[in-house]
Amino acid sequence: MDKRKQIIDSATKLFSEQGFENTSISAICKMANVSNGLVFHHFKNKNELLREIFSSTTGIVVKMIEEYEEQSEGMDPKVRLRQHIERIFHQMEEDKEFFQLYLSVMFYPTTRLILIDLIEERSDILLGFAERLLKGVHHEKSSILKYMFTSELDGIAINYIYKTDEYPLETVKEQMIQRYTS
Amino acid sequence: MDKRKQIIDSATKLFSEQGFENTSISAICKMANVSNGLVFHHFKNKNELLREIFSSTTGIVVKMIEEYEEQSEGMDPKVRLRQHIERIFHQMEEDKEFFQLYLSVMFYPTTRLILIDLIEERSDILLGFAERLLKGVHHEKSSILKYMFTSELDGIAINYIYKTDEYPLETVKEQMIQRYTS
Amino acid sequence: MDKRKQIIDSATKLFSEQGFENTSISAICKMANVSNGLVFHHFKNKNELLREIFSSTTGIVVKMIEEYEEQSEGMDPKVRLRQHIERIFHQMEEDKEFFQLYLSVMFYPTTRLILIDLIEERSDILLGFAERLLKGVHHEKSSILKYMFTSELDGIAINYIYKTDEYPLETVKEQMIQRYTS
Amino acid sequence: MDKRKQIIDSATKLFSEQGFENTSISAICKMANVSNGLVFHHFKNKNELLREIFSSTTGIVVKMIEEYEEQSEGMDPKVRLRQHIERIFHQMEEDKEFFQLYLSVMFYPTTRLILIDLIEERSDILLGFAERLLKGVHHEKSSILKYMFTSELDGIAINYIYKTDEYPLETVKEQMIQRYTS
DNA sequence: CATGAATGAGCCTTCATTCAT
DNA sequence: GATGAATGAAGGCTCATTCAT
Repeated sequence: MDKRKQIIDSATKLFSEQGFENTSISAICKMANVSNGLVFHHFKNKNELLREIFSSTTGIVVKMIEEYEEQSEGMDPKVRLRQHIERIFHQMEEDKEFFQLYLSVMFYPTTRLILIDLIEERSDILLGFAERLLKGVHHEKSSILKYMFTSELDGIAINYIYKTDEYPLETVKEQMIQRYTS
Repeated sequence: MDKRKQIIDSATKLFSEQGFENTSISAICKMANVSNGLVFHHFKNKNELLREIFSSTTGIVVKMIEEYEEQSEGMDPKVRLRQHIERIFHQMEEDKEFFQLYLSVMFYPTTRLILIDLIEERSDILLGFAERLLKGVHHEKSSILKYMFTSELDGIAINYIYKTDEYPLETVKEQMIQRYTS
Repeated sequence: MDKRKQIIDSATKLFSEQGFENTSISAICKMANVSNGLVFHHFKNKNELLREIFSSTTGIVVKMIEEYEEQSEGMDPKVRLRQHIERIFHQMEEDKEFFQLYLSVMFYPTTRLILIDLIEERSDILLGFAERLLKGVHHEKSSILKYMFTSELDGIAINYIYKTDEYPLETVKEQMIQRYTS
Repeated sequence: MDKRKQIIDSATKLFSEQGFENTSISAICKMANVSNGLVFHHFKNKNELLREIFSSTTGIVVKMIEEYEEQSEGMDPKVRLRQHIERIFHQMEEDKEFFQLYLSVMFYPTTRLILIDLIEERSDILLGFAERLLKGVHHEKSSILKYMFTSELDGIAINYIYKTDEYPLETVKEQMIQRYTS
């Protein structure tokens, strides 16, 4: 019924599967059962559609972080860190589509340019969150470790998302937990 | 004078700067001072041009690895590992263009598909090399650590390439060395 | 408050500034602070909107002529002619928007076609008026002079409208008065 | 054979008949028996195609003027002026298409903008020529009369081009000759 | 009267690719 | 080897118009 949402859903799916540049407006509309013109009624242009999608996922991420930080207040820092890592890995498996979009769009020159402000905003949020998490366990070192931590997660996500299937996600997760909580 | 090489050079530069999908044959030819038709005289099509570029860089990587393994034979494993890490980080700074192409092409759905066999080939080579390097220090654990090691490098490269300014590459390098050699 | 009038005013302004073909219904509605659909509630289509605008300005012109002829009855023919020329030149300066619309719409193939009956109607009226004015001074010659007189005014208007800065409107006016009243 | 020329010819015809804005690239190509893409191989874009057409007609005009001035050197100024007027009126009848394009494009807001520099260039040339012609007969007054003279011609052309057919071109011509040569 | 979601045709332009020279 | 004219499909986007509310 809500055609705007249908457009967003189809676009999200196709962008993540085929990449932004390789997804035509027509393809999105065909999948969403919607006329071509409607996209431009709801979104200024294709770039803006991408930005809206990206930005709304940032919203979700932020909300998740806030909820988690509230609910885990006062918890043992190590346990918190472990829990967080486990959540992320869990999400990688659940929301593959989301991660795929995120990665393909972040590391492709033109889409990165389109989203640059949103990407930086999100990066800052994630780095900040990582630092707060790590501070409880690693104290001053957290200001440098946050970079390693997030880079590592990006690297793992990318390799996992695209790896045919032999990628040992579970074992890698254990290693990461051990590495950061001991 | 070698027009074939000029085409490859221009294509490499443009692919890495703007991405494969956003680089037209015309743009490449203009930069290479070459007629449009010539590209199709030397390469079957645009995809094949990309494959050739990607595969030739793999050749370079393989050669580097072979030379290094030969020359570092009998060396203390920890020193070797440290040296290797340092070389990679050094390269990240030197050959940004190369890394950028590599990343944008690896993690974008359509280009990944075009290159899938070459990507897997190269991944295997790099994983194998990482395993050999790590084995001297971490023994049996190397078969799992190789995944973390390469993922980590991917993640760091990606974050460094796209965030030059603030990314603390030097400190991250030290952390990595410490992490894997102690 | 009268949205119909707002539409007409915005359309008039935009048509004259950017031309009919380059003015979208949306642009008109945005300027008029009115929804897109409303235009089609008040006017059958875009063409009809143009026709209504054009034809209403003809109405104004006719009324002006009638008033003028009534009020100047019995006046010295030469004085009348001079007065009339002065009025037209005055209007050119005052109602630039009106003239611009009139010219751009008259002499552009498609819009001319849309308005052809209205244009001919107005032309006849203006030619008739010119003839009556000229008859008092030039007698039989007026039936040919009316063509020159109106063509001349069109030519001057066109050159003045589009070249404001340097066009010596005042001097040209004097020349015209002299030419036709002596 | 020469497809570039075919494009120009078709475009000229269609632009003048239907107006620039109402002529699609496809229509031009269909008439020229040429693929759509070819237009953009030869011209940067639709605007540039128009500019090229307009500018080449200016070239023709300039050449005609130069030839005429050379060949009529030393001639009696009045005869020269008469001859010139006759030539212009002759052309109006011969090259209706050319005049129609010229007028529709000059006095339509957007096309005028596209061509503004070329239009001004041509205007200056024509004004200059008119002044030189008039100087022989009207001396100092020529600097103001040139404006009237060109405006008048514009006005006549416009009315003649679009007039259903009852426009008394021949008589108007005689009037003009008389007006400026006596 | 008034809104704005929705349509679908059409437009300008880009681009990989082919081919005669 | 090398050129560049030529093709035709496809893409993003605009826009007049309709219609349910």
